[in-house]
Amino acid sequence: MTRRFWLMKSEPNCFSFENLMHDNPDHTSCWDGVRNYQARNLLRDELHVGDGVLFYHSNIKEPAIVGIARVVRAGYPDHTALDPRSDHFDPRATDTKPIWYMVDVQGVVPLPFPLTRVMLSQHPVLSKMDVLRRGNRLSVQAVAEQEWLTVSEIAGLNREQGE
DNA sequence: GCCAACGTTGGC
DNA sequence: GCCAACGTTGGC
Repeated sequence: MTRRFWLMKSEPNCFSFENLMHDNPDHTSCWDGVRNYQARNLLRDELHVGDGVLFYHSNIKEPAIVGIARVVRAGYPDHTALDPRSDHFDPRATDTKPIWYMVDVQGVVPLPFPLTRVMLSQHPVLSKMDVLRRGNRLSVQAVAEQEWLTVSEIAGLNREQGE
């Protein structure tokens, strides 16, 4: 299986890259609460251990890619859908038909500076990224290898961090 | 199956 | 705060 690359959006007021790096053992957290079928399908079927993740902060003054992460556990049922006390509870979900899935993500390294939407949109390669498309609300989206490499380069990541 | 109404996302 | 874009719901 070739390695693939993804961008995952999060509202930093809710869960930031800093939260991932500092509030979790081994910088690793489950990515729960996704309640969109298209994103669910990606989480369940397409994200694999070792895939690269661009961590994007949305819904703030300067939305930006702020860090690098990786998938450390492939899709498995999102148990928060079964928990009536959870904000993400879904009464339709059951043990045998969980409906919703999540992955585990591990923070690798913050970017040396936030790669803002403005910077992305001004870049010859990155201006084509899905995340810039007007009206795109998908919280998990594919990133082209060339885009990944370009971000790595801009961020000055070494080989180990980029991998 | 159509589609209007509604709620949410998220940039600006 | 505004509002466009989108996904979901539910009446018919």
